[in-house]
Amino acid sequence: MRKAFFLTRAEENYIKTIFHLGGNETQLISTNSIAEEMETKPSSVTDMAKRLARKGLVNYVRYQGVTLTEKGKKTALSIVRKHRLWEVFLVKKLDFNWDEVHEVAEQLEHIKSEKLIDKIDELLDFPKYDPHGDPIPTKSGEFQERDKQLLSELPIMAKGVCVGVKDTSSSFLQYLDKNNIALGHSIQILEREDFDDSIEIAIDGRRLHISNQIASNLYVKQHD
Amino acid sequence: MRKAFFLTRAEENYIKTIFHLGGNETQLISTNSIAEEMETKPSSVTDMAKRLARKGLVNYVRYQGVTLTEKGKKTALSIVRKHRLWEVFLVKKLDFNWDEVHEVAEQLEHIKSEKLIDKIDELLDFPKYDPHGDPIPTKSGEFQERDKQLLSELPIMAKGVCVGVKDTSSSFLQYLDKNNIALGHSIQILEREDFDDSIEIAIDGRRLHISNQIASNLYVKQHD
DNA sequence: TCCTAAATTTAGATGAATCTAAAAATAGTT
DNA sequence: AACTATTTTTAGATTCATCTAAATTTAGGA
Ligand SMILES: [Mn+2]
Ligand SMILES: [Mn+2]
Ligand SMILES: [Mn+2]
Ligand SMILES: [Mn+2]
Repeated sequence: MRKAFFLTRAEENYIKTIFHLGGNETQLISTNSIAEEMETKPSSVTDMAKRLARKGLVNYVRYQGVTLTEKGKKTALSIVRKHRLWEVFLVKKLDFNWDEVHEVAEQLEHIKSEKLIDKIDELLDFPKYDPHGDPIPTKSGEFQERDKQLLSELPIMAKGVCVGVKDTSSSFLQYLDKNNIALGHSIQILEREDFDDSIEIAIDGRRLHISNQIASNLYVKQHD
Repeated sequence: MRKAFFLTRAEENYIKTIFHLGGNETQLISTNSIAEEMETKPSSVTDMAKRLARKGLVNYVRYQGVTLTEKGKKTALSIVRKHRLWEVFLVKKLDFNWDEVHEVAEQLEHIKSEKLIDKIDELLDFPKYDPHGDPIPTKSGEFQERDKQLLSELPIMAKGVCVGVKDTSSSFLQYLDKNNIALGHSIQILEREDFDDSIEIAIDGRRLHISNQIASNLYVKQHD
């Protein structure tokens, strides 16, 4: 019998990063891009790429980059699932604000207990999205990106419901809080300023003027 | 300004073990006893003892052993607090049985977020004891052992309420479940067999015969 | 095709956490 | 006081995860 399969915390973090960079597709993810994303050095990434390849989690082509294997994808989805479920737990059950959950979820996602995460899922009534609007993979690994677009790309007078954020930094989320913009709110674009692409929107019966930088970090789903 | 104080998982586990072995008292705890408790080698303990001493968490006397410093005690209490609160959480909120919480709590106790554990405490309504009857230190570090004694040491005909377990192994806890013995139940000793120190008890209106091995792993608080 | 800049890997070092084997210290016993 | 068994420490090795500096490969012009 072969030794029980387990991953270190570092290995899990690499797998997750490769997944977020698109390593679940066909394209190879470069060591440099992984290093940048993880704030580490390319030489460290090379090292880890070899280790992950040896464990059968990535396909590694020297000087080219890596992609996730099927096993790697499954692993990535499981970690993403845990991360997002914990974020929901923190917000719904412990009254954390959506701008303070990420750091803690980064730790909690590495807790090894299938029963634990399934019970958390149940306690939360099997949520489909995390506090930032990102989809939560199911236990069996199904995962579907929501159909959405950036508010900045919505045509004039079109309406959409706010479904997610691209930037999840504290400062951005706090800006949204301060201006009473939250997921689920309906937004209509009233005018667009040619000079700086800032827009005037109607939200909650209020009118609000927001910069392009804000609008290009808010996801909406268009409706009529 | 000095570098932010943080402990690795291994360091936290050593501190906790030294605490459980009585290192909060005056007596020195030997490297051997720590190694045995942690299922590691004495030479590894020596190494760690030096590191912990350098960080000001233990007093280390070569060839003699270690005790916890004030800082070490505070750290130990904080870890024990987290461990026991998580155990309560798993039992009360996620329907874990009391025999399956320890392993998971061993992981959860290392999550670094003061807010998280305070919110869990609040969610549980500030419990005083964990599922095995062990006291939970307060946020400020107050900690008091409950006044209790082993069932095996209770005199004949005396009554006591079951308040804790000494052995927390799955097999022991499952034995108690099977025989419907749980914390809070009242127990009276009816007779004691001289030959093997087994005892006949009354619990819940039932009569039950239990071995000395069982009786010397159950804590009761005597009452009249 | 050749050259060069950028990306990537290799080589060698470090610290944490562990181990084994050997040396040293301690404690109990004649 | 000397011997010996036990405990403890030291020395040296290993694995993981990281780094820096140097070497190598790739890719995009000229
Ligand atoms: Mn997050
Ligand atoms: Mn999120
Ligand atoms: Mn426990
Ligand atoms: Mn316990």
